[in-house]
Amino acid sequence: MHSTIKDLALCFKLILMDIQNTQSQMRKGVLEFCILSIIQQGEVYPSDIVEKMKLANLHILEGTLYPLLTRLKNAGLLNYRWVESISGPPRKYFVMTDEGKAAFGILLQTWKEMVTAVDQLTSPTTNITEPTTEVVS
Amino acid sequence: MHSTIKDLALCFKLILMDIQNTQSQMRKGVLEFCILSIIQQGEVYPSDIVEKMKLANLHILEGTLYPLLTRLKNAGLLNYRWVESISGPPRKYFVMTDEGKAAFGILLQTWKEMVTAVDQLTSPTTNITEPTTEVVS
DNA sequence: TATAATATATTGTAAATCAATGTATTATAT
DNA sequence: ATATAATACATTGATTTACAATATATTATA
Repeated sequence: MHSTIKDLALCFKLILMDIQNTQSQMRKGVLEFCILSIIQQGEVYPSDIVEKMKLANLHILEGTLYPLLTRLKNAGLLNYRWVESISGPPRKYFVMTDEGKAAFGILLQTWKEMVTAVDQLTSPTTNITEPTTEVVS
Repeated sequence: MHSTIKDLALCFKLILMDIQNTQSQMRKGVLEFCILSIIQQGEVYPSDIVEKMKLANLHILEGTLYPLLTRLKNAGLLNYRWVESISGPPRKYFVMTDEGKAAFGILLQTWKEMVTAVDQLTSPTTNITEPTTEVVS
């Protein structure tokens, strides 16, 4: 039970790592939902999505985005069309299908319900039920 | 371009699978945050956590929970103590460390910021910026 | 004594993100 | 005319993680 500076530094590092990990998990969880949300609001190509996500502090890399868009396209939620660019190679502009819009509606409801659930879990005032054995330290 | 009943059924199935997958991702993203939130509100043992999560419609399995608790304990956010039970084997009651409480405070802020960001992404009314090339079909 | 219920814990599999890299096209500088 | 830079789509390998199934141990009950 002798804490050296090294012990404290290690402890701090581990906690910081876990915080960053948990933050990362949170953001990952809503990636697909956010991307559908962005596309639902208008035709965009991948770099648009990366930029909009970055503005929302929800960074996504191309290695994540391209397979995801392909998956959503194969699932029937998205479609794309090629558009020539004046400053580089042609772009793949993505739009939502009718099925995609329907799916997004469901996911929007899921998101709202989850936020409500998490907020209730998080706020101690609503903790009416008392199933735990309260033991004072 | 001839849609049979089979085609439609496959299409529906794929969309349903993606919806469920996205819902699952959302829930996964907040698992660790919710578990910290539950423990922060009082001493609990794993089955308590499973039950509280189930009530919030955020199901978690034991195979997920035990490694997660071990990770949080090793990171210094949690501690536990054994408590004898009158109806089975002894239970591991988990409590938060001071470091854990500090970490939770940061994560709570992250959660709130993320909800704000996602809600803004989701609401089309705030879509003031117009970087996309609007092309009518 | 055997079975059921409770509780902690591990293992193997599948899915997803990330970092790094690859390929191709267009504009710009030399 | 050629080389470089910028833009854009795309893939690969490694790591992480949640899940399903299963294992181990303890207590109560039939």
